[in-house]
Amino acid sequence: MRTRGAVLEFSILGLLHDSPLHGYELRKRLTGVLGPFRAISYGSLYPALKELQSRELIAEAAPDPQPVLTTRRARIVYEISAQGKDYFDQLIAAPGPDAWEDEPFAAHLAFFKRTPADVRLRILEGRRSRLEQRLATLRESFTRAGERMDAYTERLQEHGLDSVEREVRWLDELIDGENRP
Amino acid sequence: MRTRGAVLEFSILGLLHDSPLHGYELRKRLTGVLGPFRAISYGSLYPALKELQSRELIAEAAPDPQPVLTTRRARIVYEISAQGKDYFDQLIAAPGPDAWEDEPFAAHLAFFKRTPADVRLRILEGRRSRLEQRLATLRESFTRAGERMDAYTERLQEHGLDSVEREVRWLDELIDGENRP
DNA sequence: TTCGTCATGTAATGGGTTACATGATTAC
DNA sequence: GTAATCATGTAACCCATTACATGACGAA
Repeated sequence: MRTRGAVLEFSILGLLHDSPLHGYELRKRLTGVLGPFRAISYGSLYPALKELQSRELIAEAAPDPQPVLTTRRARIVYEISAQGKDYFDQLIAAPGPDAWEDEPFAAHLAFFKRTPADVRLRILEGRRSRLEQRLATLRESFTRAGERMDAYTERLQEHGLDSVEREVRWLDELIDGENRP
Repeated sequence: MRTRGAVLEFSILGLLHDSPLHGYELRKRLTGVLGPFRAISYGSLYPALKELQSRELIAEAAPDPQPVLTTRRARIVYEISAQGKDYFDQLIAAPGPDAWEDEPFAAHLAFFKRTPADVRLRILEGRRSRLEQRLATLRESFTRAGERMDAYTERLQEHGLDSVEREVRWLDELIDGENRP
């Protein structure tokens, strides 16, 4: 039980880096980071928080001294620790080899403002070549299986190709923006 | 251990409905059905075949009487059974409530040629309203969190919105094609 | 008084991947 | 002879979800 959801951990640390939060609120913010279609469940979130705490990367914040006059159920507010900050800065500066995949990429992008400029560019270009690779695969399967492909499958593949091409163009704009600020 | 990967099963049955195949070849075709980014692993495929066999929805085909002159390692060719065909026809005619999700939708589309016209339309329109729902969520999160969104996140959300809008238009074309053949 | 939302948590389950094991055949 | 591809399979693990349990508060 070494690593528990690398992307999830990364995102939690990134959000707590900004401000202390309790689980319920954290979940809403995570939805913003990971995209609205990949809302994390509490069954994932709370255990993840427990584990980060046990590794002393986050800690329970001191309970509010003057309770905001009947807060609902006792909330557990977590804040990032010094080690946690170090660890996050380390992660953000040295993206893993999977940083080009869909979800890790989205998570990295969410914290781009705090990412060193050179790393930003490396991530964007890594993502770009990942997409080029997909395009190659798609185009190949297009020509290879072109004979026995029915009309519906063909439309689907066309649309897939189109989407990836558009993402490449979108990336190019971002890369362009990095190169001349 | 009742159901083992509904989408995977559905796709296997659909492919074997066309012609008997062995696992290795099946995997390649599955990549075509589920999309090139979601290649199934053998660790999923072979157990799934075993289970379909145990439920007598597929069966090992009789070994080639005149072996094609040194076929490689003994291949196990599976063919769909009568029950298997019935089951598949049932699945294809009564799509589940998750048929609008990304992967089930792709799988259904792959076998659209053999899907009754009214069911085709229902699936396409179900998918469409699923996407509209996503658009609503996206637009809402756009306006709600608009203040504290940095430039990078904003670009990402814009691109996401754009992609979904394009898929809706693509679907509209398909629906249009269904309505006047 | 009942419903919606806030709030935290656990156990069971699901649906896959990775790594490993095995081995034949073809192309260089 | 050695690398790539064909071919099948298992065990260990991973990362998440669902369903459940618990409970308080505000609004209709």
